[in-house]
Amino acid sequence: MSMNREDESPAPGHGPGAAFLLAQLGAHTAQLFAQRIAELDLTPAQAGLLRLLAGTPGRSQRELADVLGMPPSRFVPFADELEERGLIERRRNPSDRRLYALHLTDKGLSLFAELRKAGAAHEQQVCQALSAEERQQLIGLLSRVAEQQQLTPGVHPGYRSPRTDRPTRTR
Amino acid sequence: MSMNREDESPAPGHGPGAAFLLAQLGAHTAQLFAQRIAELDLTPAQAGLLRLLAGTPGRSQRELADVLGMPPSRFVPFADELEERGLIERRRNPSDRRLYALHLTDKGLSLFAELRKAGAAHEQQVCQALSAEERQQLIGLLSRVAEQQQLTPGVHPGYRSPRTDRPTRTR
DNA sequence: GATAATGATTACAAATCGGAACGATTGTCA
DNA sequence: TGACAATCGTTCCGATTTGTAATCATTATC
Repeated sequence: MSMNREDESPAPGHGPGAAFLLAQLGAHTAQLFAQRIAELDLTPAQAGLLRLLAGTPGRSQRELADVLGMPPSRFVPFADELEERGLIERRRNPSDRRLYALHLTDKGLSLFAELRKAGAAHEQQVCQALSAEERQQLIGLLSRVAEQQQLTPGVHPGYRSPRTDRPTRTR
Repeated sequence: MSMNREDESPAPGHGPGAAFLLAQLGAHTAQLFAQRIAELDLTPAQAGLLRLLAGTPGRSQRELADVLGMPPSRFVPFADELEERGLIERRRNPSDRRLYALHLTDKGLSLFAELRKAGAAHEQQVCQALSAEERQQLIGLLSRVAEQQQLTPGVHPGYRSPRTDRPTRTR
């Protein structure tokens, strides 16, 4: 199914409910982030993989595809592009030659550093309206909701497919 | 199912930033809502249209497609299905016979009532972790962020990257 | 009254999706 | 040991979804 645009309805009160605001702001936030990292020639999905590898290197493709929520058949070309760009590396696992161990290259690591800067700027852009304490307050509330909803920290279920623009093999 | 993917990076601190939490919870919230209204045989986009028509009847297709963020060419079959199901109605505009005026049928209106119930239950499901005051507090913070970000109340941008963020890949 | 502009629609090509099949490797178990 | 099942990465493929462009009718412009 394709999840798209409009969402929930207002709460019993008059204004929009928290659920709607969350969906609305979530989409907006993701969109801003996508635009920002487009300057680094990265899609949110690609950024996610870099971040995963920066945190836990050496994971298998199957594992990563699982976390990212994409079928292995789609993960392959997805990783291919990043490998061609010299950002990640496929290393054979000596103990089990079936699986690859994915790692960031030096180039990938330095791009990840850029990514963190972009993330910090993004955070600030989104939270402009709030003071430092209010931002912490918001983070606290959101964290509790996220925990109660059993969301894995650092991973989120997908929005819609980004512009995974393939090198467009026109011949 | 839809696609999953990582997003933004953590804030300067250690835990996740507000931006990431917003994106994560936004996606999760939208997903829950989609599941819930699937029982009514509705997608989020369809629910959005019903809600738009309930609030402001008689809008033209072009206008609605614009708000929903889809090209007119996709809006046509989209509206077709809802019309075939007897939920909406295309009425000719006497003053300008180029455009249609879309309205909810009685059946559409009663389904919209169900939709509101689902929305209320959804709100409660999402906010389980919070007390009544905390929920209000959260709504207050989110509303301020939404306003500062100039988000149109009651409408949220689709989960799709805008045309302008295309990562101008080498050809 | 000719021409441009607009709304709804159709046509169409390109991109994307995920499932199924495949070879290579490893685990199981008798 | 030897058969057989399971797993990982990959390719293949059809089905779906996407947006752009052309089309038709109507209305605005001047």
